[in-house]
Amino acid sequence: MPTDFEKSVYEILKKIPKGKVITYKAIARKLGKKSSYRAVGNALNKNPYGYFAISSEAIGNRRSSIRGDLACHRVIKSNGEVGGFAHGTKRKIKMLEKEGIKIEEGKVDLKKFEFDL
DNA sequence: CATATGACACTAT
DNA sequence: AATAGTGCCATAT
Repeated sequence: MPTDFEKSVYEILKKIPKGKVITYKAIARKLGKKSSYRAVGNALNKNPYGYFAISSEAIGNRRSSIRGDLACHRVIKSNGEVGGFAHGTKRKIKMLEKEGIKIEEGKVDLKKFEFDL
């Protein structure tokens, strides 16, 4: 069972559009808990949705047993590095690139790809 | 209640 | 630029 904190994290994640990313720190800030960025990562790591549940558009895809539309792979570190991923960082990178997000020197240009602010 | 853990962030080297 | 140490916070045990 997801805790309230975890659910609040997932709710914010639903708002991130394809082609954009958000940082763990920004999510924490949006929750009004600017220092909980680390806990945000924990919540995502335990997320009950599969990594393939990348977006609403993926619903219907034969490979996905969609249970939601959380784009967990769109959450990266505040310094632009991709960060971790429960199903492999390599996979996370591929998914991001597939959405048009460029990763150079292992980093994403937040100026260009960060959603909101 | 006390410790340990980790998809992080910052600062100081 | 790269590394190491410190701080943080929700959960698990």
